[in-house]
Amino acid sequence: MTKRKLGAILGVEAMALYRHLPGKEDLLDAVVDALLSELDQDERLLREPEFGWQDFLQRLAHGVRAVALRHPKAFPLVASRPPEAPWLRPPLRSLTWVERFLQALSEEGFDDPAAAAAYRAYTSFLLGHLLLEAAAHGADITPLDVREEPEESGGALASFPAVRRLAHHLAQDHALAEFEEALEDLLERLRPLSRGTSATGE
Amino acid sequence: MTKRKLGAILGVEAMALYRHLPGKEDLLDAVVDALLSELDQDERLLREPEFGWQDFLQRLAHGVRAVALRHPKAFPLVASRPPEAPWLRPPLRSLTWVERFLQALSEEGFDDPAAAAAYRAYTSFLLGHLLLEAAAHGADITPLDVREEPEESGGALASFPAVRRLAHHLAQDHALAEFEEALEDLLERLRPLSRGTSATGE
DNA sequence: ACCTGAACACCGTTCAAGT
DNA sequence: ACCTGAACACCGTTCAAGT
Repeated sequence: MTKRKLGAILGVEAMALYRHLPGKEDLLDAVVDALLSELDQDERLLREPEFGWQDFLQRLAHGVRAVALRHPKAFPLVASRPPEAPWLRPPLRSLTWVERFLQALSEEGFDDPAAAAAYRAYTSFLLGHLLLEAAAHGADITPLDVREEPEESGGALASFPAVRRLAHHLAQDHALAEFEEALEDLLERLRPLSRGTSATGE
Repeated sequence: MTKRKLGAILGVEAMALYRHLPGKEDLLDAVVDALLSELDQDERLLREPEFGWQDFLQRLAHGVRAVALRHPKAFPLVASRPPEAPWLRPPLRSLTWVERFLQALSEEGFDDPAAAAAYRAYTSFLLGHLLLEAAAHGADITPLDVREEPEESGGALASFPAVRRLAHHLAQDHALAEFEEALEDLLERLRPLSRGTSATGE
């Protein structure tokens, strides 16, 4: 559902879009760029000076999370669109932000291999958490609902007693607290890298 | 590129596929099921008895990673296909494996909220790491190559000095070591949950 | 400079017809 | 039971033509 429908939404006859964008791929890439650009207007990342790399990574993480939650349907594009280079990792896949990330860490004691390793660990963390949180918010469907068959014996979950018993807990949303705990833990894991002792053997 | 092309590959005239599968969505779901089913034949997960929940989670993680690396092009489907229930999280999205996961943890001291929290943390970890590692292996394109313009002054990376300086390190592959380190760290983070002291306030 | 309308190639799907 | 071929609805894209 695109191009012709999008044209209809814009009140234009759809093929007029080719005057502005070369094709559909470019349109999707433009959406990704637009999402990442929202970071530039995030108050968290502009307002005050930064207090060390941990403060920077924390604010950046919450900024990216805010983008993902504002656009849960579009956010998967950030992960699925082929990046400009193989070493640009979603969701931090714009050269602008990778530059800021690496420079911030370099200025604070990370040597080159350590800064690169931190980038990889940080992107892995963000992608896993935000993709799943966005999916939870953007889901249109809710089959296999827990509230079915409350005390029946035969059902879809009949042969999965643990799942059935924990279904209520599994459906619960502690996304923010868990995001912050995992982030805290990641920062702690990166701490040794901030004093030039690169863990890699190169 | 599907249905008609797939038919051609199978030597059949393509519309014959409707005798076997209701539609394209079901075909993609079947691919996802096939990938997850490979876990059932993983030696790591069958051979010997398990030594505690950490051993189990470690072997399961490496099993899922092996699937992702065997099928880097197909693995993103595991993340993008809508799951059967909103609380089933990629990549551990089959009821069978969620059941095994929850039962293994429940048997070893995790109370119900703790087991559910561990499932969420574990899936976030796996998804982030494996999606990015699979993307690195399945990439068909490699534009913006680093080896271009080795000492030119104007170029795509001219305004990104840190990226340019670290490009070599960013392109380097320490996937296995970083996967194991992050996994080790996650297990350490889950350890307090294994003694019934649920961290959530419910 | 910007939009329209018809046309083309391609896809997923349906269905009457074959064997 | 399984496959084929034509057909339909829909999509991305192109292009000659409008204003």
